[in-house]
Amino acid sequence: MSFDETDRKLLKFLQQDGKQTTKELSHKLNLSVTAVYERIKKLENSGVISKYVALVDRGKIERKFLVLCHVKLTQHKKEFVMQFEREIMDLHEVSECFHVSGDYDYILKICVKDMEDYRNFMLSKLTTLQHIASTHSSFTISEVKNTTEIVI
Amino acid sequence: MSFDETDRKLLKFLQQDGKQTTKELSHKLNLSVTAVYERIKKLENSGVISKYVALVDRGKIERKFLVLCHVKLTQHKKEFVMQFEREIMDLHEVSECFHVSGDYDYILKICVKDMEDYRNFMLSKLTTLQHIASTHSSFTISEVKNTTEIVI
DNA sequence: GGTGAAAACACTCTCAG
DNA sequence: CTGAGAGTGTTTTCACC
Repeated sequence: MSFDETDRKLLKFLQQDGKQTTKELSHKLNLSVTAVYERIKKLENSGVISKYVALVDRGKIERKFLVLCHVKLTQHKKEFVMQFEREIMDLHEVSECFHVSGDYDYILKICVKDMEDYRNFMLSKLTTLQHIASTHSSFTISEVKNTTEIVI
Repeated sequence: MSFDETDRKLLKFLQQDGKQTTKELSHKLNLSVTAVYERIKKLENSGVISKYVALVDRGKIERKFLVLCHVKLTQHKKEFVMQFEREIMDLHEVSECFHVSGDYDYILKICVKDMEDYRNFMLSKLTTLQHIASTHSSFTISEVKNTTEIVI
């Protein structure tokens, strides 16, 4: 799919506020409501806009502590890899998990309440998984930037 | 703020689909439209729901290549730290940047089109920043899990 | 806490041009 | 792409449990 300048602006606005009405957007884009409506539908139907979500402030729900954890597996047999990934899917503390190249096999983003909570998560969940050789945790001191928006 | 089971379910539903109508939600929660409406307003006004956004599929907009980059600074004087963080804010390829403890000072999530694009980003943007001692890039082979939802 | 109803308003979606 | 219309959902208030 290709985008013109209007599509790019539209995606920018919707990534910043997914609940704007087509009417509001039509003013910002100097277009008719119908034209905006059809552009949005095109972006939704083509899958460029995958979904609309509410974002929750982690600070207000006792989940302010963010940790990036690097994991190395003991072996890289398909069976082990598949099992590890299946188990990670079920850990709700893990919001992201990427299989990466380099010194570690996986990098996980984990959000919990505090250090004590993280200790419990490590001891009773993460390190009980099979085939983990080592982990290395990086504790977040501050969030310099944290956005879901992709500039097109 | 405290949540009961209904609030937790409501947050779960809205984190999965932020555009559901209060009517739909009232069915799922076995509540009246008014009751759901008031609970949502409470969550929005208290800041638990920080915003609603459209999520874009990176694969459909030529930004499929995801890199986690570890950065070490030469010095940790307040002035240097502040300048680095200010500069990172302006790099649109960087969607996340966390100041972390451990071997590195920062971990960045960078999304670009491909390896060539990443090379350009490194050479002409990231490594031109002041006070960077070293960088270490982890290329994403696969996204095992990548969600904005926080299980409450 | 919750319900149901009413009224005013705004938006979504389709269609003819 | 535009403008208009029908249908639907939102938002608020109200009396009430």
